[in-house]
Amino acid sequence: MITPQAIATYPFLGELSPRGGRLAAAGAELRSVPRGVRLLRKGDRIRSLVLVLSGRLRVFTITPAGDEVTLYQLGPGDSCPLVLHALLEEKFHQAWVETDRAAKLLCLPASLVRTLYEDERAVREFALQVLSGRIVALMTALEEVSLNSIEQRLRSHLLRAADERGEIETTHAQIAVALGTAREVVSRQLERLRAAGLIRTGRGRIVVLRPRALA
Amino acid sequence: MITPQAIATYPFLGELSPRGGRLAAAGAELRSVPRGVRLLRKGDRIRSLVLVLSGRLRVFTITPAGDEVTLYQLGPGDSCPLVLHALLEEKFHQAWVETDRAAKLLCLPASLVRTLYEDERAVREFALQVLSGRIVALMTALEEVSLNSIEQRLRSHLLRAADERGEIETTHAQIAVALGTAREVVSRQLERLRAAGLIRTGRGRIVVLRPRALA
DNA sequence: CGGCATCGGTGACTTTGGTCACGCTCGCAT
DNA sequence: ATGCGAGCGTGACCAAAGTCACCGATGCCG
Repeated sequence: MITPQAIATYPFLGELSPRGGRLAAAGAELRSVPRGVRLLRKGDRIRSLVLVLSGRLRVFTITPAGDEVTLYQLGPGDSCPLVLHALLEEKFHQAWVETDRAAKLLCLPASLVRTLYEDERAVREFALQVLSGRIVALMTALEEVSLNSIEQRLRSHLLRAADERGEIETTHAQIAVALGTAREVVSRQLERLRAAGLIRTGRGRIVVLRPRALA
Repeated sequence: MITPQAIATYPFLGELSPRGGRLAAAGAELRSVPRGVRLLRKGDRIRSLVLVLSGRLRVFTITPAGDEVTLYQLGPGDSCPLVLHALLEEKFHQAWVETDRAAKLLCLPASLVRTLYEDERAVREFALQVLSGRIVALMTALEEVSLNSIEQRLRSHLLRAADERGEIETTHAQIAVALGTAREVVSRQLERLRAAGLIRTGRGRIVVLRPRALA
């Protein structure tokens, strides 16, 4: 089912031909997923294209040694370029994906996406924009990792992770994993930010008080 | 002029419609560029799509502080996804590009590329593959930077930079810039690799002796 | 209420890699 | 030959951040 909400988030769904629209409506599946669920593993064969209607996904890799690197996050309107890559080239998926917050997802089966990609200009446009847009995000991440100190990276992580009210439900350990560092380091840095009055901390909870100053 | 060499390197050039082929042949320009030339700067408006026939380009960003980060390299058959992004979305270019070795380039003017992109299926396919393929490369780079020690990054840099005979014409300082570190660090690491018998060093020159062991 | 797991704070130490300050040597031009 | 600049080698030092060990606080659940 293609809801108005879905079209609002992914305009290309509304630009399909009548036939394409019917196909999409018939094949699409709406899923509600709680937080912390692992949706894809490295090496999985992609079975459907995931569109994010609400919530957020985190895309990351895990090394042989068990360290994680967050590659990027996907919010409403985004789509995973890796999934597209895997779908269109029929390769295996190269990273892990899990829900960062509870999320509503619209899943389009792989075969359907391939058909639509061939026939529908709007889908091709969408694919192109997903891919080229994500490249910019990846570059930014690369720049950030290789140039910035842990403190700066933590700051931008907090800003990204905060909801509208500046609140974040997470533990120090989770942040450490996302940044690829150790919990103690995160704790110490948070303590410094707290002392500077930029955030408030609590068990499993951080509140960003002065987002501008944090940036 | 579209040479057979160009078609061999970029098959899509041979798959154009007769009309598209004529347009491309009329608009394409062949350039030979020596090593170390800066082709694009951040913020430039893209004037043409660059296809690499031989040699290699390096794509990187520079921070306000003057540090560089190498994003990726482009060899024959590759094309710059950022350029494509900028071209198709009519944005500004987000990174610097310079020749890593002397290179032969085929340049297609921006307006031509946009026309071909609309009309030619082969060009759309090419664009998609450039973008999705490069995403994988960027992810690998991100993983490498955030997980590996300088020594490991240096090792893979040497492997990538070496020609068929394992030779590299570069200075320690250049490597340092490419890896975003200091010359002294590179010198020390190279000394260790040399002591281990993996490479031979000379003024402005490094020879990879045992590529397998280096990896 | 008591037990227990999760979460977070802290001090001490190590490692990595960046910085500073030299000084040497090779190749080239005058 | 002399001088000079680019490239390289090296030791001493410093700062950031990862590691280890440990403990206290919190909250949940039987």
